[in-house]
Amino acid sequence: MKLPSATSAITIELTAVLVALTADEPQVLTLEDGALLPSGPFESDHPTLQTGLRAWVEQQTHHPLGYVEQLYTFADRNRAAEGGHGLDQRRVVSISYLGLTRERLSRGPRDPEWRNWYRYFPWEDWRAGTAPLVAREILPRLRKWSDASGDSALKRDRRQRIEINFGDGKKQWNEDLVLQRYELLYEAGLVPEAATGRHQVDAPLFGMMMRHDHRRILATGIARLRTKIKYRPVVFELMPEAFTLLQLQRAVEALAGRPLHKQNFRRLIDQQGLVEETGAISAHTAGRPAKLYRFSRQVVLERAFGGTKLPLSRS
Amino acid sequence: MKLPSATSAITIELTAVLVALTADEPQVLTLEDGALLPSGPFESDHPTLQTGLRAWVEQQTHHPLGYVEQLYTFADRNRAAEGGHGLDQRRVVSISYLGLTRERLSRGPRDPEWRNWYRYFPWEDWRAGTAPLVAREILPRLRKWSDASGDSALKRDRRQRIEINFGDGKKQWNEDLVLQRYELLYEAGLVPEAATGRHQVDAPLFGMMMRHDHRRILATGIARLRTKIKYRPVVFELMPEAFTLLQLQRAVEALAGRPLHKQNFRRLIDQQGLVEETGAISAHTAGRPAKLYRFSRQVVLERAFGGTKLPLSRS
DNA sequence: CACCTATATACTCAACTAGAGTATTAATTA
DNA sequence: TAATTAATACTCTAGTTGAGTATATAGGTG
Repeated sequence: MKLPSATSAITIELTAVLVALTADEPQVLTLEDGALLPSGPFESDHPTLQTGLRAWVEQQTHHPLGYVEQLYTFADRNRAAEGGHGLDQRRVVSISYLGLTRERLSRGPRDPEWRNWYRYFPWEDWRAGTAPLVAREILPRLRKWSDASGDSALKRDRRQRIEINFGDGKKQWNEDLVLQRYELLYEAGLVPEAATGRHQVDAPLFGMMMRHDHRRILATGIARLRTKIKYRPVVFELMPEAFTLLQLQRAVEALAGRPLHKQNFRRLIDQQGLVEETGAISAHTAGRPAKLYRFSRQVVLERAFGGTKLPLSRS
Repeated sequence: MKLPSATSAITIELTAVLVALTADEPQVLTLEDGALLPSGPFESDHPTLQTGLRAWVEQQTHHPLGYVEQLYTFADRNRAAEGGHGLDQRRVVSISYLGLTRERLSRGPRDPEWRNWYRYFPWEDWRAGTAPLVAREILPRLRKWSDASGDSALKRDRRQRIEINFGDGKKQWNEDLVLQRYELLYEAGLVPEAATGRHQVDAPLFGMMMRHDHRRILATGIARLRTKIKYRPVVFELMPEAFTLLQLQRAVEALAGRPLHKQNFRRLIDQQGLVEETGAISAHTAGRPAKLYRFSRQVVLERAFGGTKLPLSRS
């Protein structure tokens, strides 16, 4: 180990939000009992940041990386520094990435472990209708928080943010605001920024915590993916080679956290010509067997518009 | 000057795409005769990257920074390194930002200088209808380039990219694809990655060049801004305190590079309740005087949906 | 076998949106 | 006064979106 030079050295850290789908559930790859996202230093012998990230996620998790997209870069003093090295002058610049893959780690329950992302953000899952957590637990506390602010301008501002983010009143729920909702809950004191020890990772009511700011990075990744599926056909990065249209719908629903209208979803899919029949038919457990489809690559390598909008459903 | 230690040191460089509007034209702040964007190192005594950027843009350009948004981070070997220090092992991580401001530098023509961004990307201005440069100069060359590729799969792929990005055939023009178009022109050899000397900055036909990868960063900034105005009311960051609706329309047109339908633009604006009358009326040069409006801040501090979509017009 | 269940698939419908166009009004300037 | 420039008020039509109804096709169960 070498000591950093007298002038404060800068370290680059790469963090990955690695997403896969298993049994219609969105999974994210974690380390150390779900407390960390895979991350590590950028070695300067790599030609680009992405190759650095790939090399290293694969080495650490034995997991091939498919689609990769950059999320955000920050170097805030008070965010990364939490480990307790009070006098350490090293400056950390943290660059985060979103990665999609169809692979699944076939290991024991130990370290690199896939976790359902709704365990970290239980209020984000509206597939079964209004998440009861929001109405019963979150909204009352947020209202108390906004009412407790003395300044009346501040109070109105808080009320407005609550309404926009959590759909107070009869407003819509916007599934894209994952990060804003997390930040609002943090400001309101319902959710801590980071788990400080190994033992504080579980927080049943408002979701699992993570160390450092990894939970915030995860929120950023989910938000990015949810906006992306609306204009780029990225879902296919997460699907197996052949799939039924219902499977595809369940996949989009899992990511968006909302139920979709089945018939309209199908209309949309074939309007856009994103898929083609394989000829085969699904061997199913129950009900009428469905045709199998595959992603028709030549049509959509870099489709400009349209992607996969969301045919929402009220229910 | 200190030599870097034996282990290769990493430098963080911050680059800003600073945008303003003057006389209905989009302007970007440049240095050294338009060859560079303002940029400089991140000093590790700054608490965050943004404060680093602000401090330093203001010190270098005497210009206050308003709205700021991060663009992209990269550390590619072959991109930043162009200066010729062949053996220099310093690794540069470059973080770019988009900044909006209504201020205008009141100086002589010397160094920090606002330039119309369409001087760098002349093919991006479609306000007066189809840009003749595209039909007459660019498309023929791109077609020659795609036809010259031997492989037929490659040929089809190139044709498809040309069609999507530049609207070959009768397809639509998508104003958001600024970066993809620039990259396509670069691949086709119509545009160089960087100006290598002071004298190669001018390239009348396909726009002015910049040194390093600053022109690519500028493209990224324009693209981001063009997508952003569709769902967030960021135009107002660029407007004076009071303005007429036509001025507002011209501003959006300048950014998007397309003509808008006047009546529909107005319909959209007041549907969304983004502005309110000031009571005053414009002192005009010609024609019927228009009411003056201001951005109604309390309504839209963090509006979730809707922003300002673009009521396009064919003509 | 009749019947039930679960899914696939085909259509229809109404409300809303987006792009376009026409007509009218209100000021300034030649 | 006429010409000009721009603001403002409506209407129209095609397409999109969320929703609902109806029918088809499989496996399983009494």
